[in-house]
Amino acid sequence: MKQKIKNLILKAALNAHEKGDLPSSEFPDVEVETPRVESHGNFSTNFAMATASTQKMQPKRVAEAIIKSIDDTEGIVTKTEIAGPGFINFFINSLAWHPVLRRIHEEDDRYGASDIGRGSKIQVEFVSSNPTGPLHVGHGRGAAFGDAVANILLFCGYDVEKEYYINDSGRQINTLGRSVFLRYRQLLGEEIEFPDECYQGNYIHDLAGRIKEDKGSIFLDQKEDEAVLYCAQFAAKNIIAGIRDDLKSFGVEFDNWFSEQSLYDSGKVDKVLNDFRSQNIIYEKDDAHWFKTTDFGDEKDRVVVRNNGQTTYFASDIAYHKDKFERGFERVIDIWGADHHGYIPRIKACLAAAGCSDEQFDVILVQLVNLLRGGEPVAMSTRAGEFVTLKDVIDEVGADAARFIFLTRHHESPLDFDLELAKKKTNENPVFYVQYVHARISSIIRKGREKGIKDIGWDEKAIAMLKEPEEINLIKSMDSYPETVRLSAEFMEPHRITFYLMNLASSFHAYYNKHRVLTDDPLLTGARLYLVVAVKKVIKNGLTLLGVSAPEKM
RNA sequence: GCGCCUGUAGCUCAGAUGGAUAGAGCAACGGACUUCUAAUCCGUAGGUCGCAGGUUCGAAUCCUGCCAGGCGUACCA
Repeated sequence: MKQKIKNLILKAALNAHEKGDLPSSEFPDVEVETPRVESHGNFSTNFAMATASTQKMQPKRVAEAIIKSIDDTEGIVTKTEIAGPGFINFFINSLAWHPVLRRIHEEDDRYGASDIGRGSKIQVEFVSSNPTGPLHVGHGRGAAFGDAVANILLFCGYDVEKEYYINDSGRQINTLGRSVFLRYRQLLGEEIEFPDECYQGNYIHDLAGRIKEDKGSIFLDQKEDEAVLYCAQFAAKNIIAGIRDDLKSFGVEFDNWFSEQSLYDSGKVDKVLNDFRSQNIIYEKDDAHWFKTTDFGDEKDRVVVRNNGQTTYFASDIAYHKDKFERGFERVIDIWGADHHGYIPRIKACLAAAGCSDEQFDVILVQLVNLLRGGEPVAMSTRAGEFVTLKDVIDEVGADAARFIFLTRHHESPLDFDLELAKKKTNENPVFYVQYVHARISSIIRKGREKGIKDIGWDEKAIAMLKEPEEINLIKSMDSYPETVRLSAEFMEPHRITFYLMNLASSFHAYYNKHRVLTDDPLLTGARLYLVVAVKKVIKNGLTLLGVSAPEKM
C-alpha cells in the first residue's frame, strides 16, 4: 500500500511539472510514513517539504500542486490534506485494504519473502564457542540471533550459509587435555593439586571417568604428552558432539562446521604468514613475529607467532577470514559476544591486507545475558565451572520461550533473562501471547469445521463485509509485514519481527474479544474466517523466521 | 588514560535510519467470561528522552563537550 502511495506522489509530481505548476523536474526519493496519530491519516509524506528548496517555492504551494495532480485511478484515497509545515496526509478507503488478504492467501508461507538479496552468497558465522566446555546462556542468545538472521536473509533472497568455527587447536585444547588427564589421575588414586588455570567444571570429571572406563589405567604408563593429547582429542570430540546436540535441541543446525586445525593441516596458516612476510607487513621483534596491523588502522601491532614458536589464535584467524572470501562469499557476517569487540580492528586489518573490501565484512556484536531467577541474579563463574548451561535453560523453560525472549531486545542492548518469567503463562511472557493467537485461530477453524462451515476463498462480496475498525486494523498491520521483514534483513535486526508479532497479536486479541468469527451469517462468517486464517499464516510465518513453533493447541 | 556499547514512564524495553501531540508490556487502580481457549480484552494514571550547547523549517534520532553504568584494552581465546 505504501508503495502505491509513493507511486501516486511521484506521478503527481511529474504531472505537475508537465503542467507547469512545478518549475523543476528534479525530485528526491519519495518518503512515505505511517503517522503515529490517526487524525494525520493512514499515510503521510514530507515530499513537498523535501522538494521545496529545489522548486524555490513554499512547501505548502508545492503540496497544493501535487495534490491537484494526483490521479487515483484505483480509488484508494478518500481524502488528502495539507498539514503542519507542509505534510501531505492520505486517508485510505477502507475497502482498498481488502486485496492484501488475497495476497496473503496466495503467497501463503512465502508472504513477506523478497529478492533483495538477489541470490548473493552470504555467510553467517555464529556461536563458534570453544570446544572446552558446554554452551551457556550467552551462547544461546548468539545462537538464537544468528539463526534468526540467517532465516531472514534466506527469506529475502540471499544464498545463506551458516557456519560454526571450531577452535580445535592451540593452547586451550592442550589445557583441556591436561585438565582431563589430571582428573583421570585423581580418579586412579593419585593425590595431585588441580591448578587454577585448568577447566574446573564437573564435565571434566565425567570425561575423565569415561576414559578410565574405556581404557583403564593405561595412560599412567605412557608419556604424558601422548596421554594429554589423547585426553584432549577425546574431550574435544565429545564436547563438540554435546554442543551439536544442545544446538539441535535449540532448533539450530549449521551448514558447515569449520575446523581451525584444518587450516594448519592444509598449510593455509603458513601460507598467509609467508605472504604477509613477503609484503613486509610481518616483522620480528623480541623473538616474536608481529603483524603490522597499525598500517591498517589498528591501535597497536599484534603477535602472530610467539617467542616459543607457537602461533597465536590470531594467526589462524587471518587464514580463516581470508579463506571465507576465497570460498566465494560476497558478504561475510561474524556474530560475536560484545566482549570481543576490541578484536574488530585486527580482523579488519587482516582483510585489508588480504585485499578484501571492508564493505563485504560485518561484525555484529551481541550483548551479554544476565541470568535471573525471580528477579535475583543467578551466580555464575566460568572459572569455578559453575554456570547454567544452555541445556539447563532449554530443559527448564523450553526452546521456544528461550529463543523468543532472546529476540525481544535489540542485539546491542543487554538482556535480563529471568527463568521464572520465561515459564510464566501470562501476558508478562510474550512468547505465549503470540503463540496463543495461533492456537486460538486453529481452535476457531476446528470449531468451524465441526459446524460444517466451508472456506469461501476470495469472494469480493463477502470480503466487503469486513469493515469493523478492528478488522481493518488487522489488515493494515498485515500489510506492513513484508516491509518489516525487509527492514529486519537490511539491518539484520530480528527483534523487529518479534515486536511486529507482539503488535499483530495484540490487534488480534482485541478483535477476538470484541467480535465473533463464527456467526449466524454464512457470508460474514466466511469473510471473517478468511481474515483470521490470514492472521494465522502471518503469525506462523513470523514465528518460523524466529525459529519458534506455532502450536495448534495450547 | 584510550576505544566500543548503553542511558526514554516506578520496572523491562520499542521508537521505521530527521517529522506533527513521546509508544508498548509489566507493576498500580477500576471494569469485562452462560459465547470461537480469560495464557485474553477494555479503561485510568504515569515523561526535563542522562546533562549542556550546536546544526535546521523541525532532534529521542545528527555533531561537540560533560556525567553515570557495562565491556574491552595479552606473546589467552
